[in-house]
Order: sequence, then structure tokens, then C-alpha cells
Amino acid sequence: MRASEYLIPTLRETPAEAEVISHRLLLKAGFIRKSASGIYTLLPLAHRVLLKIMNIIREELDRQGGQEILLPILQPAELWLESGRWDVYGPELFRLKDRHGRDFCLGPTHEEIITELVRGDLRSYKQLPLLLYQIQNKYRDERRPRFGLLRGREFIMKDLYSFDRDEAGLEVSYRKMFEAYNRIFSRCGLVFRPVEADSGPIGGSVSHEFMVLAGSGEALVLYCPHEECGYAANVEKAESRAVRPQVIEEPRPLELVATPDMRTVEEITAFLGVGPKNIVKTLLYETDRGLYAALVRGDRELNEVKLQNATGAVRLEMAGPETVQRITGAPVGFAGPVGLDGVELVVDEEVAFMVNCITGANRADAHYRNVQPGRDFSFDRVADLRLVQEGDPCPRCDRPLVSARGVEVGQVFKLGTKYSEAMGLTYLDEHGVERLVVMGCYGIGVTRTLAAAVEQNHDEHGIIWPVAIAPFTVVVVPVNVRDEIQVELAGKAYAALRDAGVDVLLDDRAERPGVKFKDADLVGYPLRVTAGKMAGNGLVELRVRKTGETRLLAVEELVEAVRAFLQA
RNA sequence: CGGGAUGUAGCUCAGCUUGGUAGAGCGCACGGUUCGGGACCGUGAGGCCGCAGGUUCAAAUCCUGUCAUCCCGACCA
Repeated sequence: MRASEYLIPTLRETPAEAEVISHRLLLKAGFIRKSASGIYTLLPLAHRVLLKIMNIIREELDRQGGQEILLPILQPAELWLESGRWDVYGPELFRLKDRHGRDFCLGPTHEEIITELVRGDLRSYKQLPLLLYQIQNKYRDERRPRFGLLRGREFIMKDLYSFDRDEAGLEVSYRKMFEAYNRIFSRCGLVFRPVEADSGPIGGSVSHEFMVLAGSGEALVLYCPHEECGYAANVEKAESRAVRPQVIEEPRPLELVATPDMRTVEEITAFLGVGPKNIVKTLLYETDRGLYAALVRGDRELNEVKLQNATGAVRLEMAGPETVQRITGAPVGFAGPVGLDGVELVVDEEVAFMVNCITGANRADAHYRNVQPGRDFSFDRVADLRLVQEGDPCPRCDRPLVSARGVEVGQVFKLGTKYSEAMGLTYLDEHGVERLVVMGCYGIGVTRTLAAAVEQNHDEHGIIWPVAIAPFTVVVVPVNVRDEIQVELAGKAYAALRDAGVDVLLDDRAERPGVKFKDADLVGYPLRVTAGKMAGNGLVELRVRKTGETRLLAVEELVEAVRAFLQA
């Protein structure tokens, strides 16, 4: 491929709209252009990267027995009504009508349509297990698209669905996919970590996310630094061992104290001269299952996902000031569990251990001191509600957890029978008994993986592609296109690499050398071959983008040197 | 959804306060000189100043509405 004939519209200045590094670099280096918010065109360079990532995915899924198909993106509402998600999915679902007024949506995921497909053709246990996947556009009307390719409204996703006879079969499929994902992201040259995750609105029980580690990542993960333990989880899922108070005090009698205008934990601690660990925060939530009061220690934050799981609520929202006033009889800031009626109490494990704590008194400008959980208020449920923080004890081995940021590029779920039950996907076992199919689903954000690779691999000059997914492995640069010797030698190097099966681009543009070098660094080809001053002696320069390491060698040695680099 | 900001040439931006009919740098085209880290000189093309109303003799500029884009937040009592 010749750069003079190839569309690589690099920019000298970074478009003002881009904030996140992958977004900036992909725009600047000529990989993508924006069409609308969260919707991008992928130019030739990005398309090449995408194809490489997709091929790695294909090879690894096929190795595990996956079969590729293509499912409709445009899907009839009936299927979504059948699964119940037409109403549950909310405004993120792109909905549209056809000319007859029938409802359709653009698929944000494909559980419904694939369940319908398999339902139509699955009869016998002999047809199971089945692993079907597709690599295709998905649509989600994100409430706030951002970060370029990292959170778009239109994106490319690989999704695989597994169909098994029973839980044991699902376990096998799940392990296969877990293994495939490890291999896929390793082969892409990315530093990543699988973590335990909440299964969220897709439903199901067990789930893992694959995180590409990058400081700019949206997702926070907590992991145990002790390798033999290996605990790692998304912050939404992460657990920590509940810490009991070190000093066990004698319970004292309940006492009402005036706390004029003291609403926040900081204000109370300062006013009463106590630590935040002595305070109980009472958080009121409105949910589709009614009102809940969640209690966590004053130094803790509530993990809403855990509350959601503890209550079984689908929608969950903090109560507004009017509701707080109505339920507690006090303005916001003075809610407490003592004498609180009309709401269900969910108490964090740590709160259940507390002695002589401070809570709101459900009246303006007052708190209770020496509140005793169980004595002064009874609670309906104890649960883990805490948002885990760095330094909290590992739930498995007690060592302090460490946090890291990452970009979620893949997630695997055990769906179980959620969809097969809702949509009647069954088979006959060897005894002629009708049984529900047990499903799993496994996604990889392909365009997001591309962006995550940039987030993780760049420097101040531009992108540094991992070799396996680089748009071109090598760029050959004749320094001066009017120097026939240089041009000829560059042509020779290019042809040799091309014939050796290397992905190589010849930068034959009539640009000054500085421009070509800057572009090469910006685009991020792993290797650059320069035909310049030493061309007269048949020597070219081989430069490694990542390290800047360069060496002179004869053009005849080039193919061997490049191969050695690729194998290293 | 709430808040903030911004829409002027392909990109980055100035001009707007104080209305008088549009500018710079980069990029692009052509000519010339250059050629190992985003060269220089000259010539030139390129703009319903986001869109729609309004005020005015006159609007990029003032007013109203609207659309788009970006950023922050989405409730820790």
C-alpha cells in the first residue's frame, strides 16, 4: 500500500471537541471522523485495526466451537414485549415505527432475536450445546455519549450466546468463553484483568468483565495484590470483609441531642466531636418495590447496585426532599431509623455491629446519640451495602485491596433460564421430558477495544499500536522522494517486506521528512524503515516506535530483522 | 434529565462589549527555492458568521426562540 493513494487524513491541530486521549489521537491521526454525537465513521486505518481485532476474535471463538451468524439489527417490538424488556429497557432503546405504524427497535443486544431463532429450530438435546455469535453494529441511545469510541450510540460488538442442557453444560460453555477472552485480549497485546461483575439489567447470576487497564478508564476495579488470592472485582460488585469496631463499648441509654442545622456527616462529626465511624447514615430510596431506608456507616458510601440487589428493585432513586419530609417528618439531613415507619430498613453489615451510634432523630435540628441497632430500632434485613474502597480488607484473604482504572471491553454472563423461560425455549431430553435451555451471553465491544488499545498505548507523539492489531506493521519512509537512490532502496525494502507477508505501508508522499516522521509517530506503526543518508550504501534504518531504538542494516537483512522483532 | 460552555474558512481561533456587510495561523491549489523531525517566498481558491424570527436605514455583533456540539453532575441526608 502506498500512502500517496491511501486516505490517512492526519491533522496538525487537535479538534477542540476531543477531550479523552483515544478520541483525540484517533481523530488527529486520521482513524475516525464524527458524524453525530456518539456516531463515528471509521476510516481505512481504523478499519484495518478493526479487521485485525475481529479476526483474532473469530479465530479464538471458532477454536472453542463458536459458529458465526448475522442477526437482524432492526427488530420487531413483539420479541421485546415477550421478554419483558420493551418496557424495562427504557430510553436507551432506539425505537422506531415502520410505515404501517408497527413498533421496531435497533438492537442494543440480541438475546431476544437469537432466542427466537433457536426456539424455531431446537428440538432435541442432541442439538446441544450450541455456541452462536455475530460481530455487528449495536445501538444504544446513551444518555450521554462521550469519550469518542469508548461510549458511542452506534458501535460494533461481538456477541456470542451459548445454549446448554443444564447448569453443568453452561459452566463448560462459560469456561470456554472465559478462556477465549483471555486469549483474545492477550493476542491483541493488551494489559487486562478479568474481574467479577454485577450482571446488571441483562439479568443472570455469575458475570465477569474484562478490563483493559488504563488510568483514564471509566471503570474502577478493586483487586487483591496477593497473587495466590487473585480476588478482583468491579467496584459495583466488590466486597470487603465487614470491619467490626475495635473497642466494644457498653451500650448506653438513648439520648436526644440538639444539632441545629447540622445535616452532613462532616458537620455532625465536627459538632459532636466524634468520628464518622460512629455515625449511621440513613438514605431514603424510592423504588418500584416501595420505599427503603438504607443504613451505612458515616465513613462509608452506599453501593446502589448492592441495594438494588438486596431489595430486588429494578428502578431505584434517592427520595426527594418532599418525600423525606413526609416519611421522616423532618427536612433532609435528620433522617434516622429510630421510630421510622412506612419504610423497610436495609442495614449494612457494619451498622449491625455498631454500638452507641449517632443517627438522625426524624425531627428538625436533632439527632440521637447512643443508638443501639436491635434495641432502638429493628431492621428487616442485613446486607452488604458498602461501596468498597482501596485499602478495605479483601473478602477472601483480608489483605488490603488495591484499586485500578480500566476500560470494560468484554463481559461474560451466565443468563440461566431468564430468556428461555420468558420466551419458551425448550428441548426434549433423552427421557422425552421438555426442559428449559440454559443460556449464557458473552460480549466484546470491538470498537471500544480499539479505543482502549489507544488509551493504554500512546505517548506524547501519538499512538503506539500493539503489533497484532496495528493498521500496518511497518511504514517505509524514503526521506527525500526526489533522491532516486533513496526512492529505489525504499521501494526495495517495501517490496521485500510485502512479499514476506508483512503489513507494510510505503510513505511515498512528496512531503518533507519531518512531516512523514511526525505522521508515522502519530499513526503509531510499530516499526519504521527509513531510507535516507545511508541509502547509497544500501543501508536502511529500522526504528522501533515504542522504544525509539534504531539500527542501521542492509536492506537484505531487513525481512529477517522485522521477523525477529515480530516474534519477540 | 439538571447545570455550564461553545457554534465565524477543512482545522485551531480572533472579531461581538461600543451594529456599518469578515480576519489570522495552519491546511489546500499553482509557481519557485528547499529536503533526516510538522521549511521559506510569491500568487490564489475557499465563509447563507449553526438555523429561524425580531429590533434597526443597517446585524457575525443587540433581543427571542430553536438546533447542534462539548464539559460537569445526576442527588451520601
